[in-house]
Amino acid sequence: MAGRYQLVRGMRDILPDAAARWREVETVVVGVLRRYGYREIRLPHLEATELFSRGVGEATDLVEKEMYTFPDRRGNSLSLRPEGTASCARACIENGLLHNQTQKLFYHGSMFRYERPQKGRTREHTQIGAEAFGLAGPDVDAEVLAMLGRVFRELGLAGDIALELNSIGSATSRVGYRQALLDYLRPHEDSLDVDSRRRLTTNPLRILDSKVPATRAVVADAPRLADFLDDDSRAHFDGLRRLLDAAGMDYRLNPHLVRGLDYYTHTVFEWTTDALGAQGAVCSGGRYDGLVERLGGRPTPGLGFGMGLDRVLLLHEARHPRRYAQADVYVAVAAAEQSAYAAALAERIRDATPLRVVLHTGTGGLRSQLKAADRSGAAWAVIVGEAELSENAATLKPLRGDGAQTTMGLDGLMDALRTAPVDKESA
RNA sequence: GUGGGUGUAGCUCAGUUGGUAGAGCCCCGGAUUGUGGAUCCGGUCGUCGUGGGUUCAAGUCCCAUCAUCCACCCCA
Repeated sequence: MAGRYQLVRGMRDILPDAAARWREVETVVVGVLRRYGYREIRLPHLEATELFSRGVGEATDLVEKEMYTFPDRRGNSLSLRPEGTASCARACIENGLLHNQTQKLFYHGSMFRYERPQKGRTREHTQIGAEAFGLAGPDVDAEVLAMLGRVFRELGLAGDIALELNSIGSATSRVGYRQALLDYLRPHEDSLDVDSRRRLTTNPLRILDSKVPATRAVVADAPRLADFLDDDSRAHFDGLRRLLDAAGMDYRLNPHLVRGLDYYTHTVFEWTTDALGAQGAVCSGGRYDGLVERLGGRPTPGLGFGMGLDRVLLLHEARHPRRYAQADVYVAVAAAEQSAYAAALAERIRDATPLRVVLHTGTGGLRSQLKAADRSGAAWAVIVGEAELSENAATLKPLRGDGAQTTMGLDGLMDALRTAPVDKESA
């Protein structure tokens, strides 16, 4: 196709019908976070590459092979952010937000990962993430999970998503476990798949997460991380579970749940669905008590999550099929002589109500205007013609249901529209 | 990064052994000169993903390439 440009691989356009759904979902999610006292922070898409190699971990797949990394004009290595936690921690440290205070923050925006695209896995994707800094106890962990439970409930997706939970303990307790796991796996090396054999030297804990049946069989009898947790780690996790049980939260303990990012400690969790094939992780996170220190701040406990909105949207679309209206009111005008009157009327409705008012513009008779009104999804058409103009009136025609149209004075019209239910999307 | 499937109208798709590109939906107009949704009638819409090759002739066969989907990998 000469002369036509194509979307860059892995990017995506979000067209108006989809964007309406995005806005609805984002409004719900952000609304819940705000109701828990989380405040918005806006962070750059571009950071020094070192922020991620140090924060997320040099040996992680994310940093090793999935970042968009390039030199700027001075030769400094920059990367498009592949996740939000490192940036958020950096911004907090740099601006003194963690100085003798705690923070509950959320952010929203694009993340970039150079992966092979699939449905639910594009190279640019959108996350809403939240981070709580400076709070060490399991009460915050429990509240974050309750908050996410509410998010999915209010999205009408509670039945599609399940919570998995694990503790990977403190960094020191993991050292002992790592050795025990290696001692167990080494004699079984021949039974492991190729990737898992490689991980014996890079990141043995990840082997627990393997999907290869033969590897799973070996892993089934492996020593359990839970048995190697130190007292503090165990107390934290037990405390969290008591709080979750008291709150009646549904969750599944998954001793094999580990994280691909190095900064996690203690609590890790993942909200998953089986409706998206291999892209089952919809929201995941955990505690990262060492991250702030690793990035040059004072030792500060932290906890957070990232929610993959693209995947949430796929679920939402499947679960709640719906058309999104362009307008609530569509103003149709019979002839050019009434167009100034119609325009003034449309403005008056906008003054009096929060409704989306589309004034018919362009060509077309009343018939095609009402057709357009119907297509816009509007609940009402307001019709003005010679008769209405001469009486300083308008005809209000309900487009949904069986109501009859009535011609009325403008005060009556405003009253009728003011008491109208407002579409979710126009709110 | 590895393996496989699929690319034909804005969308969903047909297209036989190679022989002048089709349907439905959508959109526009009309039946109804001031009234939508249902029905009927008419109309617009294509570098057959792209580039090369074979052939008298390619949507169809071959090669390459790009995109997309599925699995792996990884993650949200």
